[in-house]
Amino acid sequence: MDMNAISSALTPAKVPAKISFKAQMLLAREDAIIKVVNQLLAEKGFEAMTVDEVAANVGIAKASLYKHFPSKEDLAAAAMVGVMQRAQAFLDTVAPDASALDKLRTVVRWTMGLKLHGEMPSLPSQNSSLRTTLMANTAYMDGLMDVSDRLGAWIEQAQSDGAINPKLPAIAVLYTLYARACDPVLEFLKMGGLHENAQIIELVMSTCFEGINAR
Amino acid sequence: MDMNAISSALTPAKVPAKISFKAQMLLAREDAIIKVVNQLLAEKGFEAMTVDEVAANVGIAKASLYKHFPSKEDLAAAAMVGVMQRAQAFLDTVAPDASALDKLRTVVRWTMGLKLHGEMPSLPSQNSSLRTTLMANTAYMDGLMDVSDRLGAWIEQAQSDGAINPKLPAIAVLYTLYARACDPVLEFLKMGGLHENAQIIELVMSTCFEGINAR
DNA sequence: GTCTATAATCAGATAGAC
DNA sequence: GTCTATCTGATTATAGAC
Repeated sequence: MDMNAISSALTPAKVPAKISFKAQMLLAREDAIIKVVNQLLAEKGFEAMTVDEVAANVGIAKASLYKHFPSKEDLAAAAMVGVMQRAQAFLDTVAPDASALDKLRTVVRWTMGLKLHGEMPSLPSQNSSLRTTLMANTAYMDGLMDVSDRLGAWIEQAQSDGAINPKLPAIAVLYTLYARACDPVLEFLKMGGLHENAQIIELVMSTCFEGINAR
Repeated sequence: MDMNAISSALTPAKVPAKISFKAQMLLAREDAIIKVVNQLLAEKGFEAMTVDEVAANVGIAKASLYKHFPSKEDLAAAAMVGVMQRAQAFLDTVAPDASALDKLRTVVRWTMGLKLHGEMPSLPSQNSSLRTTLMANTAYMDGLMDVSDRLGAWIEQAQSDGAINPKLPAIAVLYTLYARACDPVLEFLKMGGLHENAQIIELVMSTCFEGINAR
């Protein structure tokens, strides 16, 4: 089957058709892989997820998987890059006219929604092999830094607005917000079955921003 | 070496010396095992901890370990029983005249201190084999329920005192407090190296009770 | 690039002597 | 109960044909 002839007929001549078409197939396949990895990471975590499982869910052989990603760690890293890209895209959509505090609230709500919908990968916070791979992944690190910079700017703005406690170091606030994306309270409340997802999110939003003390 | 003769000479006759002595040795050995398990669980988590490691750190053969505990899960469960016992003992020492809110604050501070000192086992919140073992362990479950009941009573008291937000379900408050014992914010701030343990604890105490909003 | 089949390794658990 | 030596199974990773 001459894919080159087909794609040549459909593609402007100045774009190298063959390469573009194959690259598209490659990326589509890799997107499918990452989607499965993302879901399994959210469901079971890094260690419990097996490469056999990933291959089976994608519907390809394990050896083929290793042609795309050289290790299990790289699979997880690719999923995290995807999450960072989604986060960056979401930050772009946050209403620019809202207050800094509202922007932050919007983002935290979004991350908790992802978590409750099983789309937030949960990595062990202290796996050294995975950490090494992640820190060596420039796409991930660049994304993380970009997200952190933008959130950090909003945090400082909210502090000078008098909306966020200025006595808290901005970095502590940032970590506190990040931690909502993997907060076990979300799963526990969900397991309890007494609350809808939307209620759970508002409860944790309240404890996060207003605290548990009465006001 | 006739341990029986030695212990007979040192022990009142009406107490079955041989059994008592052997039982003491057994318990002492098991305490040593649990201590190592506790430390490794705090350091690396359940999945990263290996039974070989436990045996090596205790200084006994792995087969001997399995004479005391039938599985890796039971090792972790024993460590958690120990934590529950420590928690119960600590609850007994909390000043009974303090306000319910102050009691809760004291307990949360204590758990975060344990975590920062590497004495708080960190279990994956969703490992099914471990969960099953834990839920089947009556010593653990009884301890957990006792602790939860006592904290729950303080939470409700604090709410009727007007100290804790009465709109929050008590169970959500309980989970929120429990979650401080495994809060990744603690490790991240510690890794940053900018704050002392005591400062880190007060920061997280503040975000937990007062929230990140300005007051 | 995809597959089947297989290596290589590691970790939980056990056998059997003492 | 403790040890050495071993089993068993699961899992990451690769070889080699197509």
